[in-house]
Amino acid sequence: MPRRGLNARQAETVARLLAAADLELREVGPEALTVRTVALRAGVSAATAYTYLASKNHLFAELFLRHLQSDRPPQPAGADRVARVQAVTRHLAASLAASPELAAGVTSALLGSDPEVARLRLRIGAEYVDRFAEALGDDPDPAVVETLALAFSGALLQAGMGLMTYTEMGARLDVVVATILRGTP
Amino acid sequence: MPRRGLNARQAETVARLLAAADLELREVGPEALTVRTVALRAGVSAATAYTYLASKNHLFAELFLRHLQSDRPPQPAGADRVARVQAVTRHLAASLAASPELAAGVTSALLGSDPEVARLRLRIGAEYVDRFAEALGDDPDPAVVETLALAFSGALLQAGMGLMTYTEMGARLDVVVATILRGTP
DNA sequence: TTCTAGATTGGACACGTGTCCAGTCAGGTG
DNA sequence: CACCTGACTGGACACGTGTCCAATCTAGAA
Repeated sequence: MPRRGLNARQAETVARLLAAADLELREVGPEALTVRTVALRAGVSAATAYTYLASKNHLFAELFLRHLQSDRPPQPAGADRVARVQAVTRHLAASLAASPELAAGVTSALLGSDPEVARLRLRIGAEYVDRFAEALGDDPDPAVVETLALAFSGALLQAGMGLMTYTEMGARLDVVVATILRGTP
Repeated sequence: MPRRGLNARQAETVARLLAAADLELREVGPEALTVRTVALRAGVSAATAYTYLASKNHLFAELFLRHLQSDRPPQPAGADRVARVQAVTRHLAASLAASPELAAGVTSALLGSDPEVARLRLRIGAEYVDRFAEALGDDPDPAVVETLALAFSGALLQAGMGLMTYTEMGARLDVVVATILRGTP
């Protein structure tokens, strides 16, 4: 659990683990990735990996949150509210499309029941909501924010199921965003 | 795989397996349920269970589809389009709330990659879309149907993650449905 | 009644997860 | 420099998944 209170050595170990997981994920995909191969790749024992990662699910969630945070878009400034929200969803979709294995892995990982996963789940959800709220401007209608967040989660789920690709997601969400915002102040 | 081509004896075996799974699921929840305990409960060997069920995920998906199909509501007849769609989501939410273990189980199960799961996933998705389209009336706007479907999947996902209860889902979706339909013809 | 196709069985297998613990090692402290 | 704390190790464990196969039942056909 890469939380507060890691000394330099520990932080380094975690960093190596996450970096190794990133590569491994890209190479073999989320199903074939095992905690032990990641540990091996990081030059660390499996026992050590498990002292920092509560579970494979936790690993994916951690990786995903970092990916998300390292990829904050410049906040869209256009005048059109619809276009601003679409810029957010397009950016997210593009980001997912660039790492489909991570996206696929995290989708089921976030359903896990570890406390660590639960914690990260909230942080990730909050990140989405923030971006939508910001794009909507001052004092956004909570119903609209929630609807956008639900539709976006739904898109994530459907892409995770293979019902659409992460690449298609961008265009599909444009339509959905327009539909949701149509007729709202 | 309870597909075409099961004779009476096989059909009976499958029925016993699904019935046993239903009970087991209610009693111990989706995580603690194992294919072997289900088989035991059904009075059948594990090997037999696996000749009809490709995976635990497949079991959940099968169970869920049957639950869904056995619980079709009378099609809502009110004049108000919004109310008709809300009747659909309310019914679905109530149905999920009545079997939270099944709902929780199927949420991650449907992310599985078995061919059997993929098949059932499509059927389940189609069921939702049908219900929404029917409630919207003649010649519904595809963008609206898709938006509703995505928002609903999102709600499923969030409930599956524990961000809301299946009981809350009904009320939350009322707002979402109203938001989506606001301003559409 | 005997025969036989096909359903079922038990029990092994390889593999992954997550846990545990006694033992080792490294680097900063005295 | 010797020491000691705390990170790290290796290797075991219990458990679940999903696969396989030779041996056994069992019900309907001949």
